[in-house]
Amino acid sequence: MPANGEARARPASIRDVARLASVSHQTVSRVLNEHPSIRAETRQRVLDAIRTLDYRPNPAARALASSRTNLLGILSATVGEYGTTSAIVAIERAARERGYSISTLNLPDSTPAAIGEAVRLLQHEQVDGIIVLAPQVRVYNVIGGLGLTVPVVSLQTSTGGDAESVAADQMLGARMAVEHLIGLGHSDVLHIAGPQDWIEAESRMRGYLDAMFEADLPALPPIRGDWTADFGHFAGRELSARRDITAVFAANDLMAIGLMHGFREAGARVPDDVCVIGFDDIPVAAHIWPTLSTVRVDFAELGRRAVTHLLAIIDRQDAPVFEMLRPELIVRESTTRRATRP
Amino acid sequence: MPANGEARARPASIRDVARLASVSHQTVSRVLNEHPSIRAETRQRVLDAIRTLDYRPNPAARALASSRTNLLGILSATVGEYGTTSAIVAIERAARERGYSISTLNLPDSTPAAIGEAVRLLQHEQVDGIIVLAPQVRVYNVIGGLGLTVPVVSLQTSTGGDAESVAADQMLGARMAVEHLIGLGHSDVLHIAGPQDWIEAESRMRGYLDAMFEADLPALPPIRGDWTADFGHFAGRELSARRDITAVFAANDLMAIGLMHGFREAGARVPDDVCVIGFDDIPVAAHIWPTLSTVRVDFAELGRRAVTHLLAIIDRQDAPVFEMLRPELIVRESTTRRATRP
DNA sequence: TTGTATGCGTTATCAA
DNA sequence: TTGATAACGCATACAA
Repeated sequence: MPANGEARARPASIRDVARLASVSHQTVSRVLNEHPSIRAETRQRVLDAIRTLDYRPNPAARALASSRTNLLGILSATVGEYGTTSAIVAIERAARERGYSISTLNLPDSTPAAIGEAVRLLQHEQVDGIIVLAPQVRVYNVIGGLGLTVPVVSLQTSTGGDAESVAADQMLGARMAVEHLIGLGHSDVLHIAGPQDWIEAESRMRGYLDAMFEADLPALPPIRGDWTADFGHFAGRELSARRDITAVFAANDLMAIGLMHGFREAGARVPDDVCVIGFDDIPVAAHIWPTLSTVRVDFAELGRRAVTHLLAIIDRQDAPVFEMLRPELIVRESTTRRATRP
Repeated sequence: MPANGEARARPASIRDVARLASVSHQTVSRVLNEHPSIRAETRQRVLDAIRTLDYRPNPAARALASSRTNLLGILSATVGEYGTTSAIVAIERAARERGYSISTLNLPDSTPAAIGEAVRLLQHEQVDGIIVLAPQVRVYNVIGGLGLTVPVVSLQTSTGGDAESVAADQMLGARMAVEHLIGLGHSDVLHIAGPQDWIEAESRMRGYLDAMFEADLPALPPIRGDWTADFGHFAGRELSARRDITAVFAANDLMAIGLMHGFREAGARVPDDVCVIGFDDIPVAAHIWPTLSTVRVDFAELGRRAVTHLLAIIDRQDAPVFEMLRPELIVRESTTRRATRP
């Protein structure tokens, strides 16, 4: 402890390394940045010096000189949602594995002013790229109108179209859910949708409409919810009076769970009187009663893809083209067979 | 658009501001850093120039010169847990409001090596301070043994003792839960605990033990779980055979929900045969069936306090002394009165 | 293959 | 109260 106590007064700089390796600091810089023309032996000497000094380049100095920060920004809304959280964790890990840090910024609200300010902040931090997890149409509109120079990749924008996004085929997922209900003999299927302006809400609703249309069944006007279990609860109580419905596809599990609560309170039995299917497969879905049939999307994989895509753009390589992630239907007892109509 | 199109080629620097205000860049720096000795009129001129140029100091340059980054690191484990997520969102907002950015780092595992490496990474990013949300004893042991120079504040360490932590009184919360059961006439209360090494698990278990002791009731040996609903499910099936238990206090809601699932499968009715109470008040708790009595902790407030505390340390001011946050008991139908023993 | 000189945008030190 | 001038640690020409 008394020995080399001075060594940790100030972290080693590139010049310390250079001195120890008997080269110029420039050569050290070359080794650091994997410059091709450097003699193997020199390189090794430098590497040894780096190791003995436990040298790590100062990111601030590097950023200042190169105007690259190795920093990725995450612009998010609605953290706390199961999918978003899973994606963020995965993004962080994937980024760190590739030598990037993460700066998170959660939108206080989705007004254009707040969105603009958020992007400005991230840009001001000189992030090398931004991953957007704020699946509202207006967010993308605002960002698109900002004329940004930093690369932006988004999760879950409109299915297809935009090249700079990775997505799961939520429309397909919704279709799978509704077709499952139809296959069980249901013809009167209602949809509790997510709020307007939400891309995922639109995709899932679209899937519902398509499935009904193709089965030649009348699509009921969807009810707009707000993703919360509280809304589902409210809707369930209201809907229990309507005897024309035998099944409901809720746009997410929370609303589905609230819905079942509302039905229960009103005396409607699930799944005997009405079947419910959700979306997301949140961790409790398998354990509540009635257990909840739902659609699972691998948000973590989506996050990893976003990182891969973004780094490719940053490094000006060809970004890999990902197919849309395929959701998985999870069938549990909340949906049961029913006699088809006469 | 053609006018001053060149202005956005490169962000304005401190020298641009100086030129426009007809002062030296040094004077601008003084204004920026609220140096006392500066003439009001000069100051105003500089401020105007800053505004017209939309100047923002370059954080990398600032960090390089001052070795302060205005960056806070969040070292976390178990993101995805409801409490952790709430806290992180609140921390981020509070930090941004005070001009700090957030760098998140989620531990891949809690081996000493991983913890050390994580702290090293954060330190290397030159964070001005670290907030730790990884409530395992060993994490704090490792960090404590690292001899860090950066200020560290942690959420939920051992109740009391450590000055550099903010905490909720989870022991009290657990007591409230168990005392509620006892007050309902239960004398055979089992505890499903969290995993060993988890501070929160210990606090909640301690609360259980204390409550039972003070009520002069025999404490049953707690069962160690892993926080997951799956474990609760497993435990419920096993326990349903034991007819000596009339109530269970689960260390978190997920295990409680899984537990009810297991009981249900085994034919034990909740709350008629056995009462269940949880901890956390996750969003679905109010909507599942049977609804879940539980204990609510304001993790967001805890996060805000951590930021306040950490910034005080960084600025070398007196850190405010927070009392432990008081949890709130949420009573729902999963717990009901029971005839007291003869 | 290696080294020298210069600049990145700030803060800090010293004079005036 | 202000202004030169020198760091801060690195990358990037350019030269050798």
